[in-house]
Amino acid sequence: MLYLRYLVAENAMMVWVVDYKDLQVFQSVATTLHLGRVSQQLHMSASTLSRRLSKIEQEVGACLIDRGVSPWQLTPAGELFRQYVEQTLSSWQQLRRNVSQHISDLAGSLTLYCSVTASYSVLADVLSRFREQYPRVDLRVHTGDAAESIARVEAGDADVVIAARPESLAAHLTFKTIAHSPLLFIAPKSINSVAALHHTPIDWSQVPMVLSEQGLARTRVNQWFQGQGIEPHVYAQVSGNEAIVSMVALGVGVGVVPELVLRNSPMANRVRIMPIQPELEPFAIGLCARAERLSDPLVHALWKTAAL
Amino acid sequence: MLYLRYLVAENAMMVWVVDYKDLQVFQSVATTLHLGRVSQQLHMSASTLSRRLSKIEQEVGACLIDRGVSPWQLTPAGELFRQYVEQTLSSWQQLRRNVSQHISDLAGSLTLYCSVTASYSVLADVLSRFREQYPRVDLRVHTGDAAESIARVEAGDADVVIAARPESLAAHLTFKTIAHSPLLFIAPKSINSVAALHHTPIDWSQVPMVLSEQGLARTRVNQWFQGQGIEPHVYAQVSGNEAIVSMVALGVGVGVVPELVLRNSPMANRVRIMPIQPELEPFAIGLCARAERLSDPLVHALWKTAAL
DNA sequence: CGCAAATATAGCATTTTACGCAAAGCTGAA
DNA sequence: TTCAGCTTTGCGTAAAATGCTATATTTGCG
Repeated sequence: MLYLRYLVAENAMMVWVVDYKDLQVFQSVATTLHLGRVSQQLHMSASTLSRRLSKIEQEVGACLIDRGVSPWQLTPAGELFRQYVEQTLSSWQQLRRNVSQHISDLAGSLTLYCSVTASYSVLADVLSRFREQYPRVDLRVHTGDAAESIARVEAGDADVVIAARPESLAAHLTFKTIAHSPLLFIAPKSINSVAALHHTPIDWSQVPMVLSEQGLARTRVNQWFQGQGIEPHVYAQVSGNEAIVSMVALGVGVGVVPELVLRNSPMANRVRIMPIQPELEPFAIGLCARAERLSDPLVHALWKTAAL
Repeated sequence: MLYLRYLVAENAMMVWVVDYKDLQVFQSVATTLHLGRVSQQLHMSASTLSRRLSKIEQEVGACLIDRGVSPWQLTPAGELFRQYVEQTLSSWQQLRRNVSQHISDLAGSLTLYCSVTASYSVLADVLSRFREQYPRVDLRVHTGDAAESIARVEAGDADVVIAARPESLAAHLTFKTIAHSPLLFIAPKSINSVAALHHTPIDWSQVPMVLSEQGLARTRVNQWFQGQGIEPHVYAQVSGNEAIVSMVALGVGVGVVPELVLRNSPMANRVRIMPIQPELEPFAIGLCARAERLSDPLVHALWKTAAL
């Protein structure tokens, strides 16, 4: 006769990898008691389902389903687990309800100002996420010239603006970057329209440039030309990045615009991006507000939401 | 002014991938409120931990931790979630206790009979697993000749036997395969000791064979020789596979034994395995019991345990 | 104001895990 | 005993998680 002396640690194989999906799976199985049907119902192959059940049983530490009979039957442990799953899942949903309830308690109104440039790419993201979590906050969004944005926050016309980060930021303002957009040189699609581009290397003094009248983009371009030791031939100075794309498309000359402006421009397919080295320093797009406004729960909430 | 019309489905991004590990992680973080310390404590890199927290927040649908202060602080939603986690984890452990309680309630005694051959490989597996789940069951294991095993179940001397599956199984017996072991031809290490093996192809009529007196192994060997149209030269008939290995090791002739007997034989390094084609049909090792005994909860439990 | 420490994120290589398909194994019924 | 349907397993591939490193932020503290 053989005497046993196997000692098995209680939680030896526990890895705590059961997730809520597993619980849902088990719930379906416990209801349907038929692997094939459940696998169809849950759009997963029978093998996946089978393995998932095994994993669960291993984690729970007991055989949960008596597969020896048809239809399947829950073992006593399985029945216990079924009840547990029911309770746990409902408790999880309950939590989510509570949380979203809690969250959506925030109410009030928030005024945003957004440069047209910025509105193209970032606005939708920021707003949809915020809207999801705080449906009861009344959002008012104004769009306008980028140059105005900082003034708007300072004046208090807007709680938050979405704009490119200015070269220098006043001390009482806070900025949160949420995206970057490179500054691109663009030329007409038909290179013939700007004869000077035919030379290699390009003789920039002969290239008619279409640039922003002022603002960050212009600053960056000036810095770039200066760094190259070049005196550009500025053909036209425009207010508003959108117009630059149009003018370039018409063959007037070469322009510089943020990538996201170009991406959203109806003229985008009528210009081409020039591979320029070194690249211009990209724009940082983000949120800007007066520092003291961050204590406002709504502003704070928006700030956090955008962070994700 | 821009009016919003974003409709965000309530559970849009839910993928239900939060597992218990995540809950543990959050619990640690909620207690320690310090990423670095927790990452050490839990043996994971800071980046992993950070990502994991983000995932959790996304699943819960709210920002749970205010990272803007030091030390961190739970948001209201975070506090809610912390309580939830506490409750859920304890409930999970409770379930496991209940289940193992439930499981280990099974008590009584079970008598196993096990052929020496089978005991080498399978017994430990089967028993340790069973022992883990049903610690209160008193297991009595007898070992003995394989040929006797079927008789033992039929007589009721053993509730279950572990043995090779016989060629034909009486109707009132059930068998559950849990392992396979190939049947191997073995020859002495020094080939010189059996001169007939020097020819190619082997002239089997000249090779002295050491075979089981009877039993499954013998049947298989007979079938094999018959299939080859060969009349073997049976030099010795032995009872018990173990003895065959010894005799072959001594240079008496060529034998046939299950792989697992060979693996566990102290003589294993004094014989060599012959690459024989076609291979003999392997043994099926498993559990055997009288069909009606399966209704006994203990037997049933053993049956299920062995299945995993 | 800026510096130092802590935290977050991106990119990458590597390991782990999950999945589906096909093949093998098992169960129940003819 | 054999057959058909249901399950499980083997295996190659796809997806996800993780650690590391580098970099950008952010907080706390002079």
